[in-house]
Amino acid sequence: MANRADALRDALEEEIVMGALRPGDRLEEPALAARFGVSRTPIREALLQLAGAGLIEIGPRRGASVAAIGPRRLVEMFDVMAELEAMCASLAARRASAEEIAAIREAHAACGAATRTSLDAYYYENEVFHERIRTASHHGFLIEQATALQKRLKPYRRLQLRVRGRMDASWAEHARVVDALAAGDAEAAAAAMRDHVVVQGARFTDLIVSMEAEAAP
Amino acid sequence: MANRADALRDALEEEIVMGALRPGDRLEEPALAARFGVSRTPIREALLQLAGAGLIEIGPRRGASVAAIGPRRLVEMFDVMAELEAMCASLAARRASAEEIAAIREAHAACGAATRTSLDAYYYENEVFHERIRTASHHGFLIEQATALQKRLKPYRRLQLRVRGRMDASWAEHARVVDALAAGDAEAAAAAMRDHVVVQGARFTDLIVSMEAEAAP
DNA sequence: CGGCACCTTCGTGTATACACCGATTGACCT
DNA sequence: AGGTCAATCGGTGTATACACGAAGGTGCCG
Repeated sequence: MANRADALRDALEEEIVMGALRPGDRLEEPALAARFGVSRTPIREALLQLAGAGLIEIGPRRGASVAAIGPRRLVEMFDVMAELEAMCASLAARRASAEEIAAIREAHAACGAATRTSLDAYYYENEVFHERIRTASHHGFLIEQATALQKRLKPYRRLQLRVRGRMDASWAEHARVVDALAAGDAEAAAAAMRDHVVVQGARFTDLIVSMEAEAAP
Repeated sequence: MANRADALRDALEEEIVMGALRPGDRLEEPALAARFGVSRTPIREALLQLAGAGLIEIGPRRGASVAAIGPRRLVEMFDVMAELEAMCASLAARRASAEEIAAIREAHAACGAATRTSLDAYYYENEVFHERIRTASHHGFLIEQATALQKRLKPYRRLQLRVRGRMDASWAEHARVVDALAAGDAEAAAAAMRDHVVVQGARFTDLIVSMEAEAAP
């Protein structure tokens, strides 16, 4: 739609997703307008779009602030994400072409290499891995929904990886998904992906601790 | 957020969902502003929110129009809806209280009565039935997502019921869901709900025909 | 008579101005 | 001195004004 409003939306989205703007931060229209050198109007439109995507929250007469997600809600969001990604995996197991399987294998290998590099490297390669599986589902609407939800969860996924050993565990879980996809086993692929994404058991506690550690300073 | 913009959003949403505004209809800001007796500003905000919810589409320099969903995309949306509702049913099978099960049974009975009344009556009672199952899932975020998607599909669900015999078939499918819920069988509940919502086989063709019949005049 | 070009008009995109509401701060009263 | 009330200020919500671009209609030319 609007040229400027769209650009602003993308810019703000980037800042939120990448963590430059942290959950709870207030977004005041005059300040943003001055910062980007535009009037308040396109700022407001950008904010409304971000609110529609769930990245920020707008209260009546209280302005906008980056969506702050409580622990319970966060776990619920990962629940739904797990189901959507499981659906992607299930479809991909049946629909993926040989090239797509190869691309997924490649991304998996890159993840493996990244486990010996840095957390940030793994974070990035992990994104690629998941995205390729989603693409291989050949399900346009599902891809849209999963991608949208993934954006909202992006800041928190990085958090999850900080737990010691989580990166290696994550890579091992990926391996199970890859095997199931290669075997064309939709059920197994879905189950492996669901288990990989969902936050339960010990990982629930880990997440809570990470969130509190993040919120402290 | 905005008092007026919010009210306008609800009003327009109502008109879209209820079919007063049909897919493809253009929404011109000056016309809407005149009709509601407000300026263009809150109209624009309402439109942006509706676009965020996926109910309308906004093109660059082309204004807004009610989202026109093609057959393929529509089927995909029902696919995802089926998965979300299946998840609701699965959770409800494990979490629903005795009162909630009773409420679902009651809604099911109301649906049965409505099959002998009218299509519109069944349509309404069907909504109640599904909503109560969603509520019984006790999963806030899932409920939100499912409800949002259901709004987008509302106009087309009514379409589906027009197929001869679909109403009775739908009620029979509901019965399977209710039985599984009452038995606390999460797997069976999910499967029954998924089969109920998804559009496949003969129902795919039925939907296409209904859409073409609707688009003709 | 038909096609093309130009002009007019309408609609969107952005900026600016104004009104209302809430919050915060200072002063006054107890 | 502490609490409360009021006033001011900052920020959102709405309206209006203006500019750009697109689409459609009309007139002219082939």
